[in-house]
Amino acid sequence: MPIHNADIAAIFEEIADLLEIQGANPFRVRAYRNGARTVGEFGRDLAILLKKGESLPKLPGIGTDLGEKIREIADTGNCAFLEKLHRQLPPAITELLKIPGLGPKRVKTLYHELDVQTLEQLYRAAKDGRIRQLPGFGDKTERNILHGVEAHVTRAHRFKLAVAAQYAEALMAHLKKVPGVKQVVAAGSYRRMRETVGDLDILVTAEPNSPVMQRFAAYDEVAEVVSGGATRGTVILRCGLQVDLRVVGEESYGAALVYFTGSKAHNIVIRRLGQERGLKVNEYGVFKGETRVAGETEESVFRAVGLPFIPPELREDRGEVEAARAGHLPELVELSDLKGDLHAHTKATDGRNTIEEMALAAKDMGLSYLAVTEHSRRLTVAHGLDPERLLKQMDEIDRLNTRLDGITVLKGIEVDILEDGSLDLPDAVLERLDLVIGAVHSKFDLARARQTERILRAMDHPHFTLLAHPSGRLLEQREPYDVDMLRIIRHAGKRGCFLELNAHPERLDLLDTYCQMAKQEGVLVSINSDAHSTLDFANLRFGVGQARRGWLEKGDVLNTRDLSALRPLLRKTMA
DNA sequence: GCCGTTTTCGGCCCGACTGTTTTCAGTCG
Repeated sequence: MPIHNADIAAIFEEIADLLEIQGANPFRVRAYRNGARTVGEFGRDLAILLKKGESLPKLPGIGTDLGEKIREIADTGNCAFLEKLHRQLPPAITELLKIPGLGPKRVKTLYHELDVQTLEQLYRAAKDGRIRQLPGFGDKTERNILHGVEAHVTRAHRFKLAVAAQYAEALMAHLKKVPGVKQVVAAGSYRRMRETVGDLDILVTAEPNSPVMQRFAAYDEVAEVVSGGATRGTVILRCGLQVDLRVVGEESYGAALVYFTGSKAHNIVIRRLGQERGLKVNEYGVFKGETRVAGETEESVFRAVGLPFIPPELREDRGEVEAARAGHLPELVELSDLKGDLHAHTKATDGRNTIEEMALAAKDMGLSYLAVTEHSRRLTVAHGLDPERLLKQMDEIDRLNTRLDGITVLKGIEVDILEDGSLDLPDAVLERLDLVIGAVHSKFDLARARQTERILRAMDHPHFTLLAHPSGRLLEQREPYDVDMLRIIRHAGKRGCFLELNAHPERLDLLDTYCQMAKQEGVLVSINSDAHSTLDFANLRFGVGQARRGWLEKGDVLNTRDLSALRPLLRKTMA
């Protein structure tokens, strides 16, 4: 069985959990967590790279010890140290840490005093009233545990960005109406535009006596108030989304926004930079002794620690601080840079609107070209086009273009890449199109080598221009198929092809780390809506967010070009 | 366990809220 970076990361996380329960040195625990994050985010599979005989790349936070463990896991699929820990503590015990309010200390107590090893045993112990008798535990803690276990079983874990956005925007509108409230902003992973968010962090600046906390708790979508202090409150909405609200004074707005935007790893780096300069950085400001030296704006906070403003999407501790220090921060692509959209469907297949309706909606978004790219015949569930229907649609587009003003419709197709890498429509038809998007819609479970070859072969086709949703993942639904993305990206470069960043909220595919890889390899990425209705063009902003997380600049994105500059790029020059 | 243009040893980010406590540990973000 192939070992992926996620598997290595999971082992490191589990080691960290178990060490923490054992009461190990907290910095040692952190070292494992940092290692898990670094490995999990690394763009190339370490196990494969090692198998090929390459040496382990120098990764931050991975020293000799963790490096050895990576080699061991890549080699054997196991980690002797983790197995040793499993002999000392029951394996399922780390599940208990997922219950809110239970941390390593309490889990350790529950295990030693009540022999609680599993969620079921925890639930039973709480039901039986045994937990409240333990020192440091009480009635309320026991009730919270009971509740926590029940909620853990039923609650959805993370929310797709676009879904969270709907709840966030409604809640923020509610908070803006509260007397005394000045600014309301969603921070956290939402502001960093992560593909999914675990909870919402809302930051508010308000006058001292503003009833914002009370009104927050009284919001009509609130199902449960978890906690509520003077400056910090937590609720769960009916949809299951947790929302944390923080209230600070205006003088602290920037510092609080930096702090609550995170990521945690980024914040740690910022604080350490502050420390080196004799400054204390917290959510209220940047302080030299008792004196506040910055904090009103984010710019002032970054400046105080010697950095230019770092866009939220980059704040992941993936080299952004080093780049900022060196003056090499990218100028990230913006929604307004997009000149067109190269992937959309209409009523002819599984879309809901006509070509003209789609074109006009795209024009309303400020775009000047739109490619209509229906599914091909193999995708019968979507009523995919055969050559005859496609030719008819091309005529229709020609006629429409003579009438349209300010927007040009391009003739395209989202053609299925068949199992052997051939395309689902004959060359004679494909060559008449402006662009050919290739997509994998079947046989997701091919072995890595075959799946990769399949896509490389498709790219060799003389008319293939753009690879749709390159990993094939559907958030919270379907894992990506197993491919060697670096080879695909390099092959795209050689063959004059491009990669799509599909902005559909369930896809957001190309992933951010692969965007960075494409940029490094000089392969352009096209941010496309994959719109199936006129409303879907709004999703482009999520695609742009993902692209920004992937460090892409305007020049790295194919469809920031005018149509005149785009057309020659679509005519691929074959080696 | 990692890391080092002051260091190979001695550091490693910081504050709010809860519950169980009479002054604070544990958890969380």
